[in-house]
Amino acid sequence: MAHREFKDRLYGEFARIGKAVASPQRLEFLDLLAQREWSVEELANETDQSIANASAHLKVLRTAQLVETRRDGSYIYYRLADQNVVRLWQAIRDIGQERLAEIDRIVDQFMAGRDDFQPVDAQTLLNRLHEDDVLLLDVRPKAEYDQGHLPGARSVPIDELESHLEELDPDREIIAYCRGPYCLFADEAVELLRQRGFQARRMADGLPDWRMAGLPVQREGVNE
Amino acid sequence: MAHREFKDRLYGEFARIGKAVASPQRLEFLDLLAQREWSVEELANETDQSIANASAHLKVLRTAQLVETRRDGSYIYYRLADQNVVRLWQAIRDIGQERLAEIDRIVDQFMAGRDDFQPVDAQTLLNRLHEDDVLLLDVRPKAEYDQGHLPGARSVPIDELESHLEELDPDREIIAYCRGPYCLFADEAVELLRQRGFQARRMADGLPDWRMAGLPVQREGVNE
DNA sequence: AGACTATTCAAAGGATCGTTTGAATACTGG
DNA sequence: CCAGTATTCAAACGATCCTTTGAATAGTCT
Repeated sequence: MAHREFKDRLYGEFARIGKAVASPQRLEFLDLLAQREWSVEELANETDQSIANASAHLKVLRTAQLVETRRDGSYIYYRLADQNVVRLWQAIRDIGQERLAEIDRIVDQFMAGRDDFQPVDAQTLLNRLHEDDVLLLDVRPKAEYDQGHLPGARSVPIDELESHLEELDPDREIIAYCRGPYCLFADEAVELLRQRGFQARRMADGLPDWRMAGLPVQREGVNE
Repeated sequence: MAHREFKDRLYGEFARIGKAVASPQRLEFLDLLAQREWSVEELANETDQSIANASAHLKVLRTAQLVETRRDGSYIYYRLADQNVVRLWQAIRDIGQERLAEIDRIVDQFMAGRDDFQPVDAQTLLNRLHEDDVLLLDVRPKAEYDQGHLPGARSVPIDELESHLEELDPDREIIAYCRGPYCLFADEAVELLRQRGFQARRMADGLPDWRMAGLPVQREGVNE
């Protein structure tokens, strides 16, 4: 085969990106980084690993150019380098969801009764946003809401949901969303809300998917 | 962090897909499998590796459910399991192209003068297909053409191009395409054609990208 | 059924990766 | 300039991955 050196070097470079997504820890980072920027320490805490180890994984992601950094005060914040990285993570997620039976089993075990939550897809939801009968709840931590959220969504982090129940209009259907299709916050929110007599469902995906679909994202009152 | 077991198992599963794309050899396989189905032996020959080794890599791809097999006679043919696998490969390719400086360098070295070939993108080409002033040349091996090609394209494998030059209309602009943006066949075709006085350019991407864009693909005279 | 052959398996080596530990670095903020 | 701290580095270990080799398997075809 001619041009072998060209191909070896070329595919070798692309494989650096493949290697970057070849670890559970790094994929979890990407999922989190799709929500907002995080410091090394925050990521280490959120994912239960040592700071040195988190730093090593981040280095791999940075070498493959999937993430970028900026310094603010004494913290270094990591963010995705590109919306294409979300595309990459979505492609992996979609293949896994569609083809890996083991993922079904895990979801059945830990997101029991998920189908009862009648997940709403983004497009359907967009159409209903103009009607005024639906209340959108962003149940992610506040820091993620602040970096961008669905238009008109209200931030009620899952931990604070119980103490804000009386502020919610019981006549409007509530749709909760969080980080993505495998984020448990929305499931927990729907479960709690239904127990207390609300009509509630979850959105199928999360904010990054909404954004990738080209739908409008709100941030500090300004539309993107 | 609660739900750690859920996340570990879930991201662990997704990482199997990541691991599958973490090797240059397997990425090259995916690029080839996006063109047509191949037997183990064909893939091993095309990529200059031993059959046992190719078989081992294919096993990884199959375990991650990126490829499927069928038997025909005494050969086992591997094919992509899903169009989503092309999406995955495209996402990796796009990130690499946009962000890895080393890839630029490799392309400059081995695809010298590429920009002179004035690559045409798919959408532009689609519009010109209806006019009759352009001749589309599929310079991939015949077997790949047979599994699907651009509407109206003529198959002239790069090895046979020289001996078919006199059959080509010198008054029509020729657009050559092959496997993808990093496939050298189209570059070689354009170079040869221009030397012989033809007006020639290459298409920027390959057939799989054309198909993924939702554009029509022809196969054995039937449109897809 | 038996010869043939494409593919897979098993074992073994060398290389690479993941994690931990403790120290070094680099920047901040006063 | 100095103290403090978030982050990175270096070394070392075990685990995993890649490749080769030779044998085993599982089908086909006569």
